[in-house]
Amino acid sequence: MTNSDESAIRLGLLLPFQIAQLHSALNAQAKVIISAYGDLNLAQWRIVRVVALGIENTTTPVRKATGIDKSQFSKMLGALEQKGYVVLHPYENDKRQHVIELTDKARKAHERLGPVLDERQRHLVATLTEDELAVIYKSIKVLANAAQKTDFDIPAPEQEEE
Amino acid sequence: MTNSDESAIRLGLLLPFQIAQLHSALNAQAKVIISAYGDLNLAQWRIVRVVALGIENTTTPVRKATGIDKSQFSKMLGALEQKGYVVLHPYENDKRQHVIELTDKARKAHERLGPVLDERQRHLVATLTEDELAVIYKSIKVLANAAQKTDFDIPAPEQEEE
DNA sequence: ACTTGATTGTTGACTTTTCCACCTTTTTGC
DNA sequence: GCAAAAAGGTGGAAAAGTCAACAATCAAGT
Repeated sequence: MTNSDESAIRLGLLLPFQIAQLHSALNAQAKVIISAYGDLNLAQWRIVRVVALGIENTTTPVRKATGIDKSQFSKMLGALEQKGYVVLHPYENDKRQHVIELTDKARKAHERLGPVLDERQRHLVATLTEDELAVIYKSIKVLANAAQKTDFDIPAPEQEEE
Repeated sequence: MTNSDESAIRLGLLLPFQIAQLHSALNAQAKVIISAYGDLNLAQWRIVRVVALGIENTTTPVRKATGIDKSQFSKMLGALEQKGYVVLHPYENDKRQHVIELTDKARKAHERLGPVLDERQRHLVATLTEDELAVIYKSIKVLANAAQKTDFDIPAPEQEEE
């Protein structure tokens, strides 16, 4: 961080890197908080939260809302069931899916943890203004979109197409 | 994304989540680009880059500049050495550390990949204004800092100290 | 109704990442 | 100087994530 000749370029270069760092820090923070409350990991907690908030309660929508890979989602859901956090019922409208029902255990966990995470969120955004937050949300969208492109002009040493 | 009653809260709640998603997208993008050029992964590339740019060349500073966990750093460095990208020399000032020297192979890889990643960066920030970028950088710093706090008021159910 | 193609979820192998306990070197306090 | 403490590095184990194949289900067109 000492020598900074081409600061503009360097800053540009560091954007994904800084986001990675930020993500890592946020992740670690969430992990500490969540694991202090029980035996759920991040992914499992997200599933519980989405259902507890009444956003979704069937597998595919929950999976998409949480952004978890379907393979891992299946495993996490299995773990949640085994630990007694959820009960899975058949879903009549689509028999491939399941309806996820939270148990008391899950609801209690959510009631305890929810407020703590809410406070964490408040703490996170506390020093940002609404305008800044708006910029951030917009930028995240834009960047996520720009991150889709993978075919930059590649001199292609020995690369073949798929 | 459909039902959005308490949008403000929900948005606040989703910040770490959205950052996680963005990070995931950026990561995937970088992975595709980098792996199209050779056998380096992200972490390894970052090490090479930091050294190639002349920012640092001893282990601990490089590790901190790249933000890689020390355990993984050790393994990545070992891999780099084995693949012939770096040569490790003893560091006289502190014999726990090493001096990292790049080989021609690493320098060539950096010369080829650098420009492509530069273009990627330009592509990423292309749709953002300078003001927005400034807000982003500032916010990342602020958020990363806020992410350090892990001791939120925890009612501590049946948690014991270790 | 039947068939084809697309979704969804599950599973198991595999890779990658993260965590942790240990060892060496360096630094600090006496 | 020497012992204790701190920091760096290493390697193994565990967790998380990825990938590909498969079975069940649904949607659509014939």
